[in-house]
Amino acid sequence: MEKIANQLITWYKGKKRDLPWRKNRSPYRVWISEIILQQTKVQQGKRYFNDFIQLFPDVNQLAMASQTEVLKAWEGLGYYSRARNLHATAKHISENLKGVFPTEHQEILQLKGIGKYTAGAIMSFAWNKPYPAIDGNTIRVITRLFKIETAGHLTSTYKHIDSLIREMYLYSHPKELNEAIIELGALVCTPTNPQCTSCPLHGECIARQTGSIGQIPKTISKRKPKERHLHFIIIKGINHTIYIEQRNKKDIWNGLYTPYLIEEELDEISEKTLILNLAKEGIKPDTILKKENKIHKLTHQTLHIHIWETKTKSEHQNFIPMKEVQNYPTPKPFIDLFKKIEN
DNA sequence: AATGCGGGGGG
DNA sequence: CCCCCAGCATT
Repeated sequence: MEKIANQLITWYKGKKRDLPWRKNRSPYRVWISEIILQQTKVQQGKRYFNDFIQLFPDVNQLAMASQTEVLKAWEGLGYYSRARNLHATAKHISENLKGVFPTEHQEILQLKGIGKYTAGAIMSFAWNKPYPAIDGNTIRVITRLFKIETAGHLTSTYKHIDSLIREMYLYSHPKELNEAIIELGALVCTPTNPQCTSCPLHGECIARQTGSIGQIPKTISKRKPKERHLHFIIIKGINHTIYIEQRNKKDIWNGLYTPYLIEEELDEISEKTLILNLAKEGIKPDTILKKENKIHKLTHQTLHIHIWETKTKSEHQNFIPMKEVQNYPTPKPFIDLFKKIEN
């Protein structure tokens, strides 16, 4: 264990990347970066981190922002509950904790949007406290190193990894060790084509010695995505306005804004159906034109998106000035469309 | 323990 | 096309 820890740390000091969130390890910066990086690659996360910190430099400024502003900063990044929870936690800290980020592991774990991984990351990265930060990288590195053949997502595997890492804290700083393991997983011990020849743990890795790198960690197969058919109607109202609605169900894109939506089981929808639906909102459309079809793939869903366009003289509270549409956070398929509408 | 939640990049 | 990523909340 001592040898492994030493080799990891030495490697890390020489090869670690110069990433923006590593410059100043304040709890706020660690927190924001870790939430952004959940299920997100570093390359993509960088842009969002810098913009986000610029927009909301500290927890109080984040707390004072509106949910729409926070979601706008998150637009295009996905998993929007991360942004909603981030905002809720900022408000909680600002209003109930005098703006001071909690220091106890148990307190941190109770904050919305923070689970075991992120709590461990904050404890170790910000304060060098001995709590493992077990993410996909850590699971991959440790299961290969010790040839752990149980599936990576199991609780028993998690506990096994946790205890092995805690042993290494006897010989290293938790902050550096946690960072080193994750960095190794990202740069060397990658899911496919790991660079074993340049790995600092080349001599210790049991999976490599037994030629089983490819089978570890064990993963589970996933189900095929559900097909959905979404018909969106861009409705332009009087005085350069446009209809938008906020998604508020337990479904994808919760909190974001889209054009008027009708969901059907079928790929095709009749103009009559469109008119009948609009009538329910008291909207009487002019001619409805078909604009564009596209497929948008999510992990668990394949979305068949149909975009229509129409005008109306009817009034409705959901009409906003076209010039303001750029202020509203919208799902990826509509980002470009919203940008064009202002012109 | 299983499921749902986005979007992107690489092989 | 398939993989899976610095995971979490809910059930």
